[in-house]
Amino acid sequence: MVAVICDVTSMKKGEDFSEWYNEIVELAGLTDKRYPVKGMNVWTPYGWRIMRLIDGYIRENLDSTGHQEVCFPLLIPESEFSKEKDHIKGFDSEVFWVTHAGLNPLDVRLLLRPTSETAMYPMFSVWVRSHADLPLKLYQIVNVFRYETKMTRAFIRVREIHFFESHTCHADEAGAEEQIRENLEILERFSRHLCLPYLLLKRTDWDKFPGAHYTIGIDILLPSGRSLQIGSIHQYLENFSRPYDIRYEDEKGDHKYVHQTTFGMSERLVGSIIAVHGDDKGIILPPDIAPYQAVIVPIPAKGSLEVVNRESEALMEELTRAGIRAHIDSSDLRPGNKFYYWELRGVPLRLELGPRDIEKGVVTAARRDTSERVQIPRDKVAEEIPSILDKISEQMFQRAEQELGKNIVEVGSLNDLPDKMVRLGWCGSEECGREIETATDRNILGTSIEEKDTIHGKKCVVCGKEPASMIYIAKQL
RNA sequence: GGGGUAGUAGUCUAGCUUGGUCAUGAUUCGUGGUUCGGGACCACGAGGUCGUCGGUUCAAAUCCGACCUACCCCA
Repeated sequence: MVAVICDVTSMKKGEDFSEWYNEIVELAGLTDKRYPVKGMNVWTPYGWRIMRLIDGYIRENLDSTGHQEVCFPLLIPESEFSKEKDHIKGFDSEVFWVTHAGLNPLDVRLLLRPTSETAMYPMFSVWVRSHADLPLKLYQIVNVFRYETKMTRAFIRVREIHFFESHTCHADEAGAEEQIRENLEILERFSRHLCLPYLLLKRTDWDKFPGAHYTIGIDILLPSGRSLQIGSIHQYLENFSRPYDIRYEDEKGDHKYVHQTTFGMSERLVGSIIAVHGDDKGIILPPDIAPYQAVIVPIPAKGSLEVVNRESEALMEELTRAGIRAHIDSSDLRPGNKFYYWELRGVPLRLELGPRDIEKGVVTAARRDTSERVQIPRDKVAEEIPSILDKISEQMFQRAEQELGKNIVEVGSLNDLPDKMVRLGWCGSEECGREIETATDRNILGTSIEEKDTIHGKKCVVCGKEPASMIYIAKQL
């Protein structure tokens, strides 16, 4: 693929986030939106590489906690899909149907999975026989299909969604609850690699996943002040195991329904990283998921062409040996042009190597996140660069965390709400909840499960009663 | 769900009002050369089903209709 030269000065993240985002996903080489089906974009090599690195951390975290990867078929028969009433009600307006095979209509229509409960659970019913089969902890990384009617947006609202979903079965509710705690630990570790701080908010009953007993939403905040759900964790209890007949025989010989959980996150993670970390120059990639962690830009000059090339190759080799994903940009462009190009694509560290560096025995390193430039002694490169990458990762996370904190405010009434996420008291009744949503034109995201928000001395913003909890509301993207 | 605007080379764009002549320019791409510490320059060359399908007409990028796609506004 050829280099994209572009006028980066036109992109102002602060002025028009939406426009900036649309432009940058393509300019940075993450996706091609020209595919002629609405909401279905092409993952271009650079973007797909990022997604695969993210998937790698998912696999690492799930494998190491006793999950096993599977891959279920894409098509689900209508008869299986319709077994859980709430679930089908929640999804049937947005599924794609396969109604024909060749020229003939199908007797039983097939649907493209919008999520895989109804594909997996008929098999779980066969696989789970005894308490020795539990817990059953499976996951898959696949694409799911949802017919979005609203305006689509790369990575954030698409009709073909790349995501992972873990599905677990347990002997009882306590086992399922334990799984949810483990999921939260996995999420915590995982988010560090992505430098992506998040909120855990337990959804209201009327906003939970179709078929779930409860849902924990994993939300982030976009620069526009809107919230974005990047994943969710669900407690199903026996809501699916009953209709799908997933039972086991316990030690006493009794037959019991399993308790189930799911945990899923999608390609919205890519969108979130772009949105949270990007700037007017382009995207900024967390080192752990950057296809290239360092890019070497040789600065040739008349007479020193060969030395510079030789030194660049040597540096490249050394970095690779040190376990760093490095790349030499030996294209025919001038150095300044390469700087802009790699900044657009978010490479965490740029290493400049020219006659002056070679003479002094150094490499000039420029950080993408802070624009800071330092000289690293040539013989210390292999030990210093990994620690600089670690520092970048750490600081990217911290900056994002501070930004998130600054954009959550507590209020005592519904008047003059700022364009931020808002925390307020709520008595817990659906009536007051709906009133809050209507009056503010925002969604209730739920109650925080992380911190113990103090409710002492607070009131429900609608009815004035003692609040049952503090809730978070925002305009949802 | 309701309404609106747009679609011309890989990208951006002129032309459309008032149908007809070589579809404009920049960028990009290719070749050769001079260059290279923040977007180089010169020379030559390449690139188009004017979104798709249909209609009106002697004649359609231009007028009409439907569809597709993108974007905007409202619920």
